[in-house]
Amino acid sequence: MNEKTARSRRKVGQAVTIQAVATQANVSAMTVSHVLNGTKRVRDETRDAVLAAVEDLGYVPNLAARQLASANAIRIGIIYRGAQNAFLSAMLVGSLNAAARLGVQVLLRKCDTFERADAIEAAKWLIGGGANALLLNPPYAQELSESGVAKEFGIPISAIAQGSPLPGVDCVGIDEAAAATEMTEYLIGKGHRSIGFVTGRPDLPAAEGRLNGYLSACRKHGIDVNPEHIVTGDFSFDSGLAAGETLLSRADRPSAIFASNDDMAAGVSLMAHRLGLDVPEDVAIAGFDDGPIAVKIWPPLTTVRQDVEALAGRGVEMLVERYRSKQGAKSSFSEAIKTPLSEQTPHQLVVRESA
Amino acid sequence: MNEKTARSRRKVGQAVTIQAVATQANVSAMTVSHVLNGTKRVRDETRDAVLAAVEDLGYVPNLAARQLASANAIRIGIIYRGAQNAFLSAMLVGSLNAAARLGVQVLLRKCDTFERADAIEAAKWLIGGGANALLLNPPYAQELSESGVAKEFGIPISAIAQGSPLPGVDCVGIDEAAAATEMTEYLIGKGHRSIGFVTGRPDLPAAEGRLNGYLSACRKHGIDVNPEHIVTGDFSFDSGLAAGETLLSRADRPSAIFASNDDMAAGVSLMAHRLGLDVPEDVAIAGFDDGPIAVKIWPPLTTVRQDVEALAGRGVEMLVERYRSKQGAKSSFSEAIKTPLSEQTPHQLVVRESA
DNA sequence: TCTCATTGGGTTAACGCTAAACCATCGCTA
DNA sequence: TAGCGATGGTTTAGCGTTAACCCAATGAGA
Repeated sequence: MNEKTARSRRKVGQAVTIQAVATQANVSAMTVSHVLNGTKRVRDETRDAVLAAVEDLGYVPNLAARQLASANAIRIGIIYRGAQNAFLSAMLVGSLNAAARLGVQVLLRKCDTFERADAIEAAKWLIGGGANALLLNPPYAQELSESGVAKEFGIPISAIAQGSPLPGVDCVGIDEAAAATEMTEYLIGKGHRSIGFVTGRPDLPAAEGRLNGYLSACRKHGIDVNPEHIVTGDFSFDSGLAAGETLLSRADRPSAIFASNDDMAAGVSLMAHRLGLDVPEDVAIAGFDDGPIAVKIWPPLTTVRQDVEALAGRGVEMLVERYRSKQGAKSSFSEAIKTPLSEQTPHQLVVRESA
Repeated sequence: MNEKTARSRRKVGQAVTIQAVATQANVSAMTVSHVLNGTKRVRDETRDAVLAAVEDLGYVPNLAARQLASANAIRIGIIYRGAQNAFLSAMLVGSLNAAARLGVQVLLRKCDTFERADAIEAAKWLIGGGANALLLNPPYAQELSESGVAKEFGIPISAIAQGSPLPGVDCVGIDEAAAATEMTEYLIGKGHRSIGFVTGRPDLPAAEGRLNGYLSACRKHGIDVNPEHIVTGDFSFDSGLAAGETLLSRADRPSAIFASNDDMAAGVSLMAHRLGLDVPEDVAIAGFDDGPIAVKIWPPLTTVRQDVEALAGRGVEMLVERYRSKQGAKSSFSEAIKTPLSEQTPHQLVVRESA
């Protein structure tokens, strides 16, 4: 009468097990395990069947069981700043999903500032708490790498949206320069010949990449860049406001302004309004990131979208790969990481009404 | 065949196991378990022997094993919408931290819309995937509760920032009405006697609470509310823009506008600029939520902050409490949840330049 | 033709713990 | 004296995964 009781005396866990996936995919549990962990070569056909079953059943590995069986659980530490932040939510969602799929744990640690010392402290706290891999976003990856402590830790580190390779750290991000070039060319295509640029924090490679992309696009199209049309910002709304004022109150006001992120673009846009200029009629504005603010100002921003969720997911995967590969090599991580990976994910131009 | 190889193919865990303790105390492993968990009466003599052995060997229970065996692994499902969202990041951070502390798992599931059917599907997917508790934010909690499926699931559900109790669901949130009253009184204190209000989605209790708070403050201070000064919004930036136009183009334009969230307040603020009005000189504006946008517009918004991170953490705790208390009661959850908890966390008035 | 290595799987036995059933023993009642 | 319910403990059977080994088919080389 009751299948469940007939099956065993123990309470039946509701969760989808690896066995269920195996049955559905018509393979053994071990094969599923191999597919999920990449621990062995599997025929593409079989792999697809397994992955389809995983997707279909919504399988999530049981962390406790995995930990118990494998004795070397991977715990990924993430340092985050502040709580209310769209980038962070995407990063968390992406890494959590990947972590669930790969059966690894995620530890979080808040860091209130961007200071190097605080970043180091946060990293140490995470490691002390059992983290044996780190997933970082700018500028933490850079701080840790430059200060040399990253090497000391001897654990794999992945950086997302970093913008440029970092010694001893695996990176995933978009091609910042290419994206910036694309946006600049879009503006040029719209007939703009005088394009102002607002940089990000100059010490961040991502900011540098965007600037370079802008410059190379101008060069390519034979546009002379007036150095005074390049204003230094720091990615904040306020710096965008200031940059907007600088650029828009000039006699030779540019007909378009490309800001290195959306927050600054929003600042420029607001300043344009204040100065009685119409966007995009009098001045076109472009941003970068496609954050939530892009559609919460008027006119909505033309910007570049990067898939942070995918980025974070890939970052987690890289960490896990790095970790598993160590087993065979038997060498310490610091050895392996001498040749860090650097991958790029696609970006997208999002055209809205501001340009 | 070969006993030795058969016996120890696996890596030998260094850790002290319950078995070692049992041997040393000359009892069975179960007895040790009983002593440690208080799951059964044990003679004092035996208990002392066990505890001595535990002490002696420095035994620490393996959490993974315990979780696996006790099958009461709590897996909390969270339904989220979109990826780039500040509320979400705070919710994730809060719940993840609590989950790590309490040793429970978290599962995520994306839901692209706010439709009831999609919410139900997402919930079912989570439960199918092993979730045995749900942490929800508006409007999902409401959709699930009203559609009656929440009861069907028979698992504990917590709602955060819901704004009002929901049958069969535990709630944590701020006192929406009190917060709105406070903000309204702040505006009244600033000398405003004609205060416009932009509501949120009327079907959400949180929106209702905020409206009620506004109304009661006006009543309390003997201010006649012109019904036409209350405009219905839906929490979106666009609806704020529209509401702003409606209110600000009136002959008897209010001297202050209180919008039910920051996005709408941003819309009102922008419309004020467009109509050539100065904020806060010509019209004061107040928002609600203290989201990132609050400081990414000019002037920055006076608003109400709720600690979403704490909210989510508390939500997870409630779930765990609910879960553990079931053990004793032996009753199903649907029984226990007939008297849902409803807690309130503090909020904060954040005064900036918009009012 | 017969090795022998490679590929793509499957089997089995843990990992450390506990739920549930089981089994003595010991009063105590009827 | 049989019966019976506590009391104090043990046995058994997993929980869901993976490590380590095994095996059948395939194909290349001798």
